[in-house]
Amino acid sequence: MNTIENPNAKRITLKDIAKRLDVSHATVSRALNRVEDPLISESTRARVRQVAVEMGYRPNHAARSLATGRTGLVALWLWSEAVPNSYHANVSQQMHAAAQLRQYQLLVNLVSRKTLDAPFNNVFDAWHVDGIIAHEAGPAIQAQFQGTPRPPVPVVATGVYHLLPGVDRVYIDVQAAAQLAMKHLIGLGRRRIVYVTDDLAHRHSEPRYVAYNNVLQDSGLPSAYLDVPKSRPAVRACVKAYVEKNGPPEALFCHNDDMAIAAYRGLCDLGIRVPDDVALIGCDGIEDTEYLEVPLTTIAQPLTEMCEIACQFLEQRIEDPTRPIQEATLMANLVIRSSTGGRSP
Amino acid sequence: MNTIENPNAKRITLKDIAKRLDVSHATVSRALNRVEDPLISESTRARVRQVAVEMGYRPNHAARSLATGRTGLVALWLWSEAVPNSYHANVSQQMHAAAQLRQYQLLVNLVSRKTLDAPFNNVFDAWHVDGIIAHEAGPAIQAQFQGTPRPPVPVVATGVYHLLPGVDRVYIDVQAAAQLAMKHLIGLGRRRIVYVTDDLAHRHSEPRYVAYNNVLQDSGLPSAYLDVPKSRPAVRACVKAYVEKNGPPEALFCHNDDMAIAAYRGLCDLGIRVPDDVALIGCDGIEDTEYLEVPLTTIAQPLTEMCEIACQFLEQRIEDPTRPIQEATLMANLVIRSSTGGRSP
DNA sequence: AGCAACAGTGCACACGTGTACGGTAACACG
DNA sequence: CGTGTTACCGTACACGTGTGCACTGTTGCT
Repeated sequence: MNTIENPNAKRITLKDIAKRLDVSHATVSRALNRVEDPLISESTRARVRQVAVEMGYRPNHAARSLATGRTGLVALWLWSEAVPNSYHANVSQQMHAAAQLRQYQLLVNLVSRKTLDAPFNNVFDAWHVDGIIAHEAGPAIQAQFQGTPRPPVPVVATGVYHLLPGVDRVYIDVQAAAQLAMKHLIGLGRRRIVYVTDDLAHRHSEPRYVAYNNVLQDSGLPSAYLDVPKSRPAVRACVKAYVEKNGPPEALFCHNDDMAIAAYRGLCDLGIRVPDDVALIGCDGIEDTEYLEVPLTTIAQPLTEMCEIACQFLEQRIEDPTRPIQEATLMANLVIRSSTGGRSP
Repeated sequence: MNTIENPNAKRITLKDIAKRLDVSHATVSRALNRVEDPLISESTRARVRQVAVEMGYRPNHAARSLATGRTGLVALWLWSEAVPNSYHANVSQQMHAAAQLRQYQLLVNLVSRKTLDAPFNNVFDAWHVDGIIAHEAGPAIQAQFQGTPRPPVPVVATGVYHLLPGVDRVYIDVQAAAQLAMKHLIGLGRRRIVYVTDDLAHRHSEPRYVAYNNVLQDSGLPSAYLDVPKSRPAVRACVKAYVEKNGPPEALFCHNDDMAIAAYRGLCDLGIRVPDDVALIGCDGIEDTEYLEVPLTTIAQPLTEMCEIACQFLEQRIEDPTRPIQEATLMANLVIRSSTGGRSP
């Protein structure tokens, strides 16, 4: 069990170790950091190491940053509007773990759609992060480094959006799974399928949306959209209003699980049964979907791998900013559960 | 719209501004930082400010930390086991916001129950945080600074546990609300009420647990406990097993909402109706409870206030480490919903 | 013995910022 | 004109670490 050190007892520095061993602080620094370089004899290296442990030496990150020009900090860009969604809590947690493995400390940087610039000042500039992982940032982050051909600080884009040139990206291919999902619905005899999303105007090139449209078009079926606000109560209300006005569709294809859960409530409020009357499908693969009254069919995303690879890409680019751009594609999985079960007669 | 600065174009420092204005960097530093001190004439202060903006100056945190001895970093202690629970995602988000308001950057430090020391090394020591906010840490964090009368680095304890001497704390009083909840259940005619929790052995002094016991004892009713693992599937299975063995109780009092949701599924699996057969109550007040098929009665915690006050306490202690210990108590609210509705005949 | 080669180490500076202290004008007053 | 006062500002050092270069001592070779 280690204890928090007492700051009244002045923190141990390289100099303290040096004085104790009657060597220079340079020697101590080399002994501790340059693990492989044969600049230091093995015997003194061992002595330094031992004393460092004895005295409880902890390197001072601020000083090290100043000397090396690296902070060891990585910022995670997230839309603050998306935080209540537990999908993003997962991303944050997994990313923390992956970063920690590589000795990076993650700074979560919540970006509001309304005040795009303020948080940017706070974290990216003020803390001089070594790199940025931008999750689902879309074109918004690109606008931040307009003018320069490449982003000045290493950026890795993650998630479904990947329209960013000049940036490493870890892409989750939802389109294939979404296509399967649509065929699955149609195979069950559903024809009036409504696409439910917020931000409808910005979805044109979004893979889920594209898959939805393509499959319907190929099958000669009509498309219909329901644009909803971000909060669950609002989604619930919107779905109710829609159904009351237009009658129940045969299926709802929801942009994410959070919406699907809210939509489910809206349907229940009207006494509509899932999947008997309306089939329901979400996207993300959050845990709650499994614990819904009617377990939810969803498109599960491989978040752990995404975070792992994103950190790897970032580390490599920090090491060598001139290396060629990398892109990884991870496939999402269609998970079929009861919410798209067969229709009862 | 501000852009990420280009690091190839060397970052602007105080010296650059000084050279441009033909003054010393000390003057620039004073002009920018000491807002009130009359050491600098208003005219030069204005000139410095303007040029700083023009050149896009951003202070270097590493250098500042080195000079001032403060990092501006605050660590948030969280049990990593608790992260999947969306209650903790809320805590994390709210705390971020509250910290940002006070110019602190939050480092989330996930502590595993199994490897208590490893993360401690990583964040608290390595990053020289100015303070720590320990949420639901319990005695675990106390063990970290054993020997010293006070923790060497400012610590604020938050949440329900508050048995930490020598530490500022923001206490959420769940006991009163839990007592109300129990009386509510008994008032509805429920007698066999089972307490569901993980970590049963460690709950003796826990307010929810105490309230449960006290009220039952006062009413001359029997108590019964169900000790469950942490994951939702496990809770679901445990509840099923319990009911199959002992028959359904009249109510389940769950240690948190996450368990309540899982317990609800377990009951459904057996065809048991809530609230008709079994009443169900949780604790935390997470959003999902409202969106359960049967909206869940719960004990809602005032998280936003808690985070706000915690950051305030921390800031004050950082300013003056010798000030007297502060404690704030926030009341939790019993939110009655359908899951404890009346019993149908 | 003389010299080269080399391993191991210390010296000195740099990173960017904050601040105690000393210095320099300008100005007022005797 | 000399002295004291005030208002500003610059000089110099400190924070803790990393690293190029110079330096020392030892070894090996002729």
